[in-house]
Amino acid sequence: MLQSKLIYKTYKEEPADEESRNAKLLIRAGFIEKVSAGIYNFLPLGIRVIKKIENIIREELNKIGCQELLLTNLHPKEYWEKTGRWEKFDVLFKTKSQTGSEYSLAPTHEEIIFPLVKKLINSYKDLPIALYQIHTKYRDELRAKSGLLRNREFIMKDLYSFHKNNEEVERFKKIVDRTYIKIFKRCGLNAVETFASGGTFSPYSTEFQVPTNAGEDIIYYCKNCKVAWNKEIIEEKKCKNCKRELEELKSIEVGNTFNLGTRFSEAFEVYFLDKDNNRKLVYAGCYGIGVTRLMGAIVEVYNDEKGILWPEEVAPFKVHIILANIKDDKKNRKIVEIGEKIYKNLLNKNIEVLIDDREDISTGEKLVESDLIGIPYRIVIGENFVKYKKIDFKKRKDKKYKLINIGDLLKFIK
RNA sequence: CGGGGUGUGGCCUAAUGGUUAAGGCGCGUGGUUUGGGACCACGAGAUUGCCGGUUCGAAUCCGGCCACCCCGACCA
Repeated sequence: MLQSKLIYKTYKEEPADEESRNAKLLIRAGFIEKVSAGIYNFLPLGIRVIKKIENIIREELNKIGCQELLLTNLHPKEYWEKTGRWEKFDVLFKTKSQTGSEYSLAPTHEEIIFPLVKKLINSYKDLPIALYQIHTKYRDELRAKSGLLRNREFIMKDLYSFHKNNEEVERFKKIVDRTYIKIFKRCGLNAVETFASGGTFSPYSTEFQVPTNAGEDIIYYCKNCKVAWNKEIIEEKKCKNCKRELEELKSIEVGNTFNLGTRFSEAFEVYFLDKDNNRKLVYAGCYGIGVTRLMGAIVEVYNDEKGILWPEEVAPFKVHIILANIKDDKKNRKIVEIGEKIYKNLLNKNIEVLIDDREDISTGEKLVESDLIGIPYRIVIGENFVKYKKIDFKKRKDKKYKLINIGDLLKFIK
């Protein structure tokens, strides 16, 4: 991508109406724009990160046999009345059609997927199945806050699995738990598997918590066992496995996994026939990852005074090439030439690269903006190329650049 | 929903109740620049959140509403 063509805008000043680090940086760097409290637009840079996260999730879920679909976000009232949640679900956005039909904007999709799965399942031979989507969710939060961490509209991956019995749900849930750890790892985060309450619809759940001071949850973490307990269920501050003292940490919940049992199958009468021709209720689990929240959490963990430091797999681009603008026209042409050569070379190797080809911008401004945007690898082509035929290579997290030969570049970004 | 705070060009800010609301960033034009958000000149851009009140006169005082931020409550 040529930076001269990229549609974005960065800001020197922090927005006055944002306190959280993730919101300040994502707005300043041109990834998102605020529309209202808890409601954001995602700009070209921002959607690239979202897509990266989504595709990591897709890859890992597909590996364990999950299949993607897309469910409606307009939920007729009757579906939610069947589970009693039309009244009970306190953050439900409700809306009316011109003819008076009532709907909710989807805050979660059990009410839609259980009736769907009912049509797909007849026999034990049809089980188990696991379906997921990556879609927008709406929750009428009384207090949206902290940039992307608690929104009224957000993107979520929600996975639902359907099984013959409870043991099968538990077994699958463990597989999802392991997969979640992998997904978060690929996003650069060490999420902690955390035991938590299941809310209204499950006796317990597993949360995936990212320790950071920006978090609104409090967990008690065992360094030895690498697991934690949510504050809401903790009894004594000792690890249940190894009895060691637990560490209190603030954290962000980026995912959760629930065993739903038969609760929704009962509400929507989702049955299957077993080998002995007995009609039985389907057992189910549900598993969520807050995609946009995850993006916010990544920024909370990876930033410095200059800007964002995107982990490699979720960065909007992998390499940022900066063409230094120098006085001499002849030298400048050389720089542009070699820059374009490297650019095309990297593209041919399927490496995503942003090249700052703007001619009317000072090198200083390019560098500052580059740090703010936070692409993991940066190459500057300037005086050092003219003098020594070398390019400057620097990781975003490094303090100093090193001079390298152009031919060696690929060794450094692998 | 309770408490606290804040609303001024796109962004960040300034302005004892007193001319035509000031500056910086950004933007446009021209020029000088170009290794860490450079400089000069000219220019475009505002019903000071909304409604009402007090006053000769309101960005400024008063009332109501709205929005945003923070703390709390809530959070499948």
